[in-house]
Amino acid sequence: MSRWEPNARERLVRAAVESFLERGYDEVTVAEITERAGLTKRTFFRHFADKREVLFAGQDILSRTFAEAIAAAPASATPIEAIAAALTATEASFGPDRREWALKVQAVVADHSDLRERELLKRAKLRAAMADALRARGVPDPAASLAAEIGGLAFTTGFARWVAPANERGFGEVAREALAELVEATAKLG
Amino acid sequence: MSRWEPNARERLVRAAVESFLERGYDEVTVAEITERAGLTKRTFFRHFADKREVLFAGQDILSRTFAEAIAAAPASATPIEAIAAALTATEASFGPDRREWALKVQAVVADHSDLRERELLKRAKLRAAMADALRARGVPDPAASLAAEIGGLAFTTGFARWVAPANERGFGEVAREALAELVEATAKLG
DNA sequence: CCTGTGATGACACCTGGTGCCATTAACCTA
DNA sequence: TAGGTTAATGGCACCAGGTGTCATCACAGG
Repeated sequence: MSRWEPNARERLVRAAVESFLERGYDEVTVAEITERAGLTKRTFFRHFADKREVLFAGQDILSRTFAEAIAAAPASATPIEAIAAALTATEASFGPDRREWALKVQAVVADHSDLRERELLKRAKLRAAMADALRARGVPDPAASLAAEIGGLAFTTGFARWVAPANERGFGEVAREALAELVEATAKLG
Repeated sequence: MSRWEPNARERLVRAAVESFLERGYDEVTVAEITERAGLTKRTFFRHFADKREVLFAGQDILSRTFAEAIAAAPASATPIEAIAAALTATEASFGPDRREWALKVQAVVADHSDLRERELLKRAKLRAAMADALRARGVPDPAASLAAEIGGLAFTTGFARWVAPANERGFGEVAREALAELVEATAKLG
């Protein structure tokens, strides 16, 4: 137990997203977020490197999940199969309970260019993690990089479909579906 | 003719890159750059949206070149062939004279995370431009997105090889080579 | 009881970035 | 030639993000 209110980080995230939804990302100052969370500006920047990061908490865990799942795939699995396994492994991070929250965060990110830029960085790190994990399996370049790009595209497409209003299916399902479509499209390029 | 020293924008870019090379990106303030260029801070931000942008001048032209070349490719060209044509079209923007300058800029960008993040944004815009141009040709998704990803990877790889110390070949050549390798690797994924 | 440790508060400070208005030289028009 | 317009710049005040530094406080362990 600690002497302060616990979960400072989580309180900051919630306070931030709620404030952003109410008044827009750059109408809200860090000082206002911390006031709402019962903390101070200095503490905010101890938990997050900058104002944008508060909207991307947990992305590192996602990258690790991907990398571990790719490493754990059977030795006989092709690069695409390893990526499919990784998409399945992230199912746990995208339960139905998280969908509403993801929608809120996505709404904030979508209408501010600084945040979209940061999102690109996170996606790039995800692709890099995939490519590294594939290379560790013995997949040579450029196949590893290429597979990681396809995996990133499948993830992005899958995520978009998962948070889409009408969707009822799980993330793993839609993401694997997107991956399959990409693999099929591969044949029509050349 | 204008009443002030001409080429303000170019002077700012040169002053910025030289300063960054000498003392590092975040040891140099915008005020110092503008002083070196004989201008003021306020003018800097009229030419560039933020401090990072000064290192990415001309990226929009590159995206347009790509889009136009893809649009101008013969109707019979496959998506990959259209992208190969676009890589060839950018040859003019990457003459031997530009290589030394590109090396300097790349050196600055490479060792600062904010700048690498901005570079990702530029690459993403390039991919988006390619995907849009392909869709305008009637290439359906996800093939258009996939081809754009491959094109982006070919561009990145080609650029890296072009600026590499030992390289003597032109950008178009190494980029098309990278593209060919990617297409070949496509077969080994599934 | 004492000391170390980790998370926070408090405060000063710098710089990136913007809004607003003044200035200046060229250009246009009468 | 005089006067108004326009485009690029200068000057300045101001805000907010981000950092360095030191103080504080509660708990753990000896």
